[in-house]
Amino acid sequence: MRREAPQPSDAEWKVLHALWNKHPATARELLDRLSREQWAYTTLKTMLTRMEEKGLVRSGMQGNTASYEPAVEQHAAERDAVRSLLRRVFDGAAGPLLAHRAEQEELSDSDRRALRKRLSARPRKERPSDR
Amino acid sequence: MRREAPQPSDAEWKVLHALWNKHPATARELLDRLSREQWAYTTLKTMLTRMEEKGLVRSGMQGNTASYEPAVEQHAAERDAVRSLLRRVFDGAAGPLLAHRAEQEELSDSDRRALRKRLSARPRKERPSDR
DNA sequence: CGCAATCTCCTACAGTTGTAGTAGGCCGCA
DNA sequence: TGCGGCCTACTACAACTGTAGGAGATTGCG
Repeated sequence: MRREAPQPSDAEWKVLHALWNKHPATARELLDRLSREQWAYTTLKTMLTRMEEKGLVRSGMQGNTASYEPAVEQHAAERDAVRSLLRRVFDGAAGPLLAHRAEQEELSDSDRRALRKRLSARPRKERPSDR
Repeated sequence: MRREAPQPSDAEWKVLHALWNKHPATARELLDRLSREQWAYTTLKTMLTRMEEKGLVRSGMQGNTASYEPAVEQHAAERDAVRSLLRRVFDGAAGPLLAHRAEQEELSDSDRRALRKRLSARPRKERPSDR
């Protein structure tokens, strides 16, 4: 399975979200979608360049303008991020993390329902291709 | 309520874990506990100094040797870390994170049981002091 | 007492991240 | 055909991180 791209930084996550949302997209378009960030155009371009070097996005020239698209799948990136948190903060134990969430107020009723359902479905433990 | 200390870096989490485990502790003791990291003594000292500046640990001189103890509560630090992940990766939605975990193999049966229990107990809790 | 082992404090340095400016190329319109 | 705009490429720079070496103070041991 593909070597995972390095963890995106904070700002990179924002760009990725904007890209996953709709792609391909030009830097200008992304800048709009990310207008709340108040980034200079060149700031975004710099990030896109670095992200491409890291393998987080891909780009192609359309005339004299580059258009970008994500090079990592959202679900996979999220999974990696959660794993990495788990490792660094909880030393890999999933239980505590869930407890943290479950004990907070952030869960909606539907979240609860969905989760409950998932928990009952005995998970076929398989992810041999991982790591 | 207290201004939260900044997010610990990767290496800082390791130090914190070692400290939470047992404290106060000297740099030398910590170095032992963290022997798997293969850090030079001064490396650890540098980190401890920076961590103290950031308010992650506190220190006091014991003769000519500093002894350290955590300045942040473990549970709170974990909570902040999870929140921060939630914000950056899932834009604050708790559901997806839980789903990620629940769909993976990392949960033990007891984790599942515990979680299920928590879910049923509608938590009407309060955390008014939180931001 | 004198030395080796320890400590602390300060300095260094490369890589990453956030942020952005400048220079020079291209393109459509007056 | 020249100009205003927009685009790309390159450069800059400070803060934070990971890592560690050197100088000088201390101290227990022989």
